[in-house]
Amino acid sequence: MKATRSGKAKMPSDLVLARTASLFSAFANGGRLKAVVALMRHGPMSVTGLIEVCGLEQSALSHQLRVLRDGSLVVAERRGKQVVYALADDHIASILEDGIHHAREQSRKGDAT
Amino acid sequence: MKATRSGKAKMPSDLVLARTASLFSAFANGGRLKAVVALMRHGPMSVTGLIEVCGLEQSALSHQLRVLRDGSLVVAERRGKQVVYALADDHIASILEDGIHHAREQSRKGDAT
DNA sequence: CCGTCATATGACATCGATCTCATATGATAT
DNA sequence: ATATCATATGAGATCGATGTCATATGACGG
Repeated sequence: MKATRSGKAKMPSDLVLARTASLFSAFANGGRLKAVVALMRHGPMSVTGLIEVCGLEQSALSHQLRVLRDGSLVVAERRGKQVVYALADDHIASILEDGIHHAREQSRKGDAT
Repeated sequence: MKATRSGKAKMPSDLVLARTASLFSAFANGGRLKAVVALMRHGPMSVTGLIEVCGLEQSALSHQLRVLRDGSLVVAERRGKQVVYALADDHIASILEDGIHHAREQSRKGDAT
């Protein structure tokens, strides 16, 4: 993965651009990110599990999970009393990892905020 | 680039997670995305050029460019009266293209919103 | 049926993002 | 020095995002 010369890329339609923006919006929050990363690490998890990992309140997390569902980043499945969440697809994980990687590089480059 | 098994990934620190969230935040807007895509297509451009391409008002675009600069997504260089913007690095373009690609796939899968 | 666990939802407050308008700054030419 | 072009900035309005509290729903055990 290196084919990233800046000079060339096809101009996406406004619709695609809007969808892209909302995809990234879904990633634009620490709590949501933490949840998605948790799903990447542990695989499918119940809400209760996510609450512990993310350190968010039940209601807050539930709202965030809704955002993730609406953005099709995750899928939910009932398992008795619980609801188990999982990543919607691997591309999601790929994009997030790429973002995390970039953030790490920035840190190493001394981009101290 | 395919190594996207969901099961394994290292848990990033909260700092990295926060940085990642703010990276994605910078991408979480149609106007900003349009500007970045323009820079990918045409290479470095002046603000005036970006105004035309993005269809934003001067002031609004300037504010957005500030967000992009603050997030280190783009860099600015004075060129006489003008200021020329360019992508900060190729990784930025890579991440964005990946996001656009995902958005396109979603559309094809009939994820009509 | 009732109580309880697990999760979702709605209303509301608050905080942040984005836009607009007016104005400031910086560079160049006259 | 002044005018003008190109861009940035600040203040304020408005809209959306996030969190909290209270309550609803859904599943299961007794």
